[in-house]
Amino acid sequence: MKGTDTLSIGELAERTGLAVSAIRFYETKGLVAPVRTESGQRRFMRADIRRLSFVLVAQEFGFSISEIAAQMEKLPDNRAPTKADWTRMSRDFRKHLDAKIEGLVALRDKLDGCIGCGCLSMKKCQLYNAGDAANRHGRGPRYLMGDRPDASDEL
Amino acid sequence: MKGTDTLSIGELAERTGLAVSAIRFYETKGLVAPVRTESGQRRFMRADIRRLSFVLVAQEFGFSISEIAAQMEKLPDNRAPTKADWTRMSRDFRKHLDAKIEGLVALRDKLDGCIGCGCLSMKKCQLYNAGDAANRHGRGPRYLMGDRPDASDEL
DNA sequence: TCTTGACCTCAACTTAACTTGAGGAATTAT
DNA sequence: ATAATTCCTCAAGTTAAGTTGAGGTCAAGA
Repeated sequence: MKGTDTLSIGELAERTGLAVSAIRFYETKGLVAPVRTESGQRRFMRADIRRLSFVLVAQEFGFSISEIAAQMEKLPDNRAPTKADWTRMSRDFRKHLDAKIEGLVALRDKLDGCIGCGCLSMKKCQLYNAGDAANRHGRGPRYLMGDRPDASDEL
Repeated sequence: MKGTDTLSIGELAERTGLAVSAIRFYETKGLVAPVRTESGQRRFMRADIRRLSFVLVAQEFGFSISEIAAQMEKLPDNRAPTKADWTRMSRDFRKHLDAKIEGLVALRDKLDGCIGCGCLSMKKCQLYNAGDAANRHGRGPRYLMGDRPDASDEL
């Protein structure tokens, strides 16, 4: 459908750089919710380009799809998000980014001060204590210290 | 073997907070290389606590196991790493950390300036252009734009 | 009109990073 | 000495995030 205000999945793929299969997959995860034509083809809003761009950026930051989905629930479902919608949502998201970045910077600095320190008493080594269960989330050994799959805490 | 200078896998697990199974798995990936007793049990050096702590921290930064393995190859294999070994290696690693952090900060700032901008012309939206194939590595759609599995570039 | 390219669904495969379990041997504790 | 732990290997299961392919429908250009 060239020249319409809606996009076919192929057009959306081209605009975002995503594979068509990835977009379908994202739909199953609730990241986009296209309408269907009579014949069952997906029609996307132009705003979905932005939604998917956001997904890509958030992934770059290491957020999982379910975390991103949780974040995006703050955008309206039925109408195209307005500038105000995006602003409110991104203000909230920015907190998570800041926290993530701060965590990484702190970790880098600990690494800096500690990794070359040669201390063999691991008791008080900052690096040794940096990888606490509290910090660790999203990567590393999955079922660590009672951190079981059902511990559902989105973001 | 309590009171020896080597550690059993269980002791190492306790010291690092890792599951025993995870340590065995890491061995298959070359992250640790324990020796064996006559009867076949693994014996770890105390320095392996540090190696594994490093692994945990690096994972926290979003590095994959093979990337970490590549990085750790700069440590000596047979003797326990000295302070100098760790320093040299971590100096090198720090470059990657800095790059990663800078990338995230830049992305956050773009997000900041862009996500609420309301521009519908995606052509020149910074956010839209931020998720380029160049930036994207490690997460997101895997086989994107010729970024095929055989493109072996460690770290 | 007809055919070629875009779409559709659904099931199965892939990779990373581990975990779980079965079946058995070696240590440690009582 | 015997029971309870810990350890071993190897195969198979798990989750996330997609990809691939088969079999079939729909639409847009020559």
